[in-house]
Amino acid sequence: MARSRSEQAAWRREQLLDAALRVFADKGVDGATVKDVAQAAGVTPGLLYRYFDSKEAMVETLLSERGFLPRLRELGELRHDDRPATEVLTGLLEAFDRLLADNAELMAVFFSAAQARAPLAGLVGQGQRLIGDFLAERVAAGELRPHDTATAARTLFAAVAVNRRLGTPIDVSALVGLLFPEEG
Amino acid sequence: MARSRSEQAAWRREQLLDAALRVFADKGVDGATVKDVAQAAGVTPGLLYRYFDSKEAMVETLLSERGFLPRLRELGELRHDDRPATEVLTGLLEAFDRLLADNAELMAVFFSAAQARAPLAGLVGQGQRLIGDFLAERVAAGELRPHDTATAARTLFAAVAVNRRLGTPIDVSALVGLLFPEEG
Amino acid sequence: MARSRSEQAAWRREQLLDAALRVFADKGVDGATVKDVAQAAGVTPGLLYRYFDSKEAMVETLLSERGFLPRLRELGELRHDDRPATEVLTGLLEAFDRLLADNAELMAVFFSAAQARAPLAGLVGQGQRLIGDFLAERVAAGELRPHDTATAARTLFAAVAVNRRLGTPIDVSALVGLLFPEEG
Amino acid sequence: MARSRSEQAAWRREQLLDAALRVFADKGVDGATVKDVAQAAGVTPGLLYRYFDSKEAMVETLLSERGFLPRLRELGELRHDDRPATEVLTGLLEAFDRLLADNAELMAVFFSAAQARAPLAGLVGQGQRLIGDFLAERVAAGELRPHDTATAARTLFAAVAVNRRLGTPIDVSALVGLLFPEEG
DNA sequence: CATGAATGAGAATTCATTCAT
DNA sequence: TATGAATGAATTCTCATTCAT
Repeated sequence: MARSRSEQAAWRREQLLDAALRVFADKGVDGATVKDVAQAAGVTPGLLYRYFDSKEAMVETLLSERGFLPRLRELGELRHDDRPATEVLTGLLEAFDRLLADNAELMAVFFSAAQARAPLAGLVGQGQRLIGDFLAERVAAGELRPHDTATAARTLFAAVAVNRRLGTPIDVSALVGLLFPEEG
Repeated sequence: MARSRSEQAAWRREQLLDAALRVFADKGVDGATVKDVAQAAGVTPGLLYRYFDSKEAMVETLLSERGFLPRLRELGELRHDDRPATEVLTGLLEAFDRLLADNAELMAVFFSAAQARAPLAGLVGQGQRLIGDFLAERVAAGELRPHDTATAARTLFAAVAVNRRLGTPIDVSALVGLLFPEEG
Repeated sequence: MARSRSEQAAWRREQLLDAALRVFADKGVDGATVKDVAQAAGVTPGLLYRYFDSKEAMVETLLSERGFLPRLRELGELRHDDRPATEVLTGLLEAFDRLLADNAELMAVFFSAAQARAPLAGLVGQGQRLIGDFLAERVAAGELRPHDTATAARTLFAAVAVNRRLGTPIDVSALVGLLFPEEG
Repeated sequence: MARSRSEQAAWRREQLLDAALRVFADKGVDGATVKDVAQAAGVTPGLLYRYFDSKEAMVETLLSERGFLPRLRELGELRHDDRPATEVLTGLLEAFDRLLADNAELMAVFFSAAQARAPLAGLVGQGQRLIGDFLAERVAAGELRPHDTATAARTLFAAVAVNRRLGTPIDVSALVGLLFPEEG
């Protein structure tokens, strides 16, 4: 059952990224040492440099390859639906909440790495736009009452994100019911 | 205009904390060096150790002496009012938003320092409780429609905080109008 | 002629201890810097920390691994003999003198390191006991005149040790002849 | 009862030397900081530099001004006596032992300071000569049996010094009785 | 592929010393 | 005289990175 050369290499690369993600999330990028990552992966520090150019390159790789912007975009494509707006919205927010939960460690890296600020803002912007567009659509369709859809999107998104980050996840149905009581 | 010895010492201490706050917010606690702080303060690194035992002690001092929990609590005491609920709520949230804006750098330290997680959670909890209590009061008084006041508080608080943190402050009136359209 | 990895590591460790012993003996433990030791060993200071946890750990290692108490104890076992007492005594003291000569640098460390005081006292006590027991034995056997064997042991031991330490080694035969003129 | 200017200065100088002696003996010259000395004297570090040029100068001053070579020399002058040799010898050694006891701290400095080696050797040499001369005199006078007076002097001196230094002072009468049993 | 010895740059911290007050 | 703020040079120690094996 020997892995082929390139399979082995790919596997090792992922294993190192896994370890890095865990360690960076735990100690912060600056607080973690290359040795910490190597130990977490069960290898020696030198090996990391066969797979990555530098510690910083590891962070960048994590941010680009493990970023969940792609999965966030996928969510956006599922929104055209004939189900009631509040139902779709609840589904969207729940999926988003799950996405954050699944990527808690990556979020921690986003928050700790100085260079990670920009991607984070991009992520949030993307999420807000997604939800904002959906709300505007359904307002236009007369299904939702007219309201400040941009502010609503930012609010919904923030409520889910902050509480997930703080380890106190919010009840999404209650949240949607709060903003759109009539439609519940 | 010579400062007395003890005045000078107190002034220098504050100056060093100012510099530390700026630098830590900019580079993260781990990313910033003692030399960075000293340079920002225009002194040599050794001097920091006349005023603080260690770099870590500087962080702790910032968190305890410059924390804004006290100011947050003051806000809570202003809430009993005969003005309409939405007006009071808007005022509260705006004051809170301003508080965060005034302490943007400290917030950054809160987010970067590992040891700062707990205080941050406390801060958020405090803010949510403050707003939740107010909403419950006004619902009980029949002024606001019955709703999930805890979720509402978490939502309002999160919306203000996240957007301030991301540098995209939210329009508080619009936010309040979103949750309480009828009362506007 | 390449050394294997682990051979090289063991060799390097000893080499570093050698260098440390020389440097500590020369400048005193507090007076010597880690850089001094590294330079004496022809390596960079960082390397020392692959082999020892701290400068203090180096001193402790020297004291425990290079201590000559074991060799002193061996001497004690050689004393049961059918040769004349003064001959055996001379042999013992000469062996002891050689031991001190061989370990002059370690002695210097013993004298300079604060934490080394206790082991030093132990060493001296051990040597005095060794000689005292031997003298008592031979007095009991009627070979040596009755005398204060404990004081004699302390005296002989001190005479050898002090003069070796001061770089003016004493003539052991003359020393023994001084205390036991009749038996010569 | 105010002290005059120069009296005050002289007093302070001595006080600082006292403190330095205590601290250096305790922690070793290298291990003690100027701040340590200042604290022990109840003043601030800056003041030391009004009285001494440097930390090293303090050590040198201690060694030269507080050295007990002068008192040792005085002992030498008391030796011409018409009392029996062993009695005089016992008196001399006891005086010497007391001298060492009185100057235990200075001895510690002698042993710890690198630069202090030479004075120490001088001190020992002086003591040995003193006793050696006395012994030779009394041998010449036919009072003591002919023997290796130089070795005897070194032995007597070493026995007293080492045991005093180790905190296990020797019984001087027993010591003299050991070398000159017939004369006791 | 994998190791771990070795380096060099720099981190936090200490401390003798100076100097304005 | 005495203080203590301030400095600058070291000191101990860490760590990302390289490289021979």
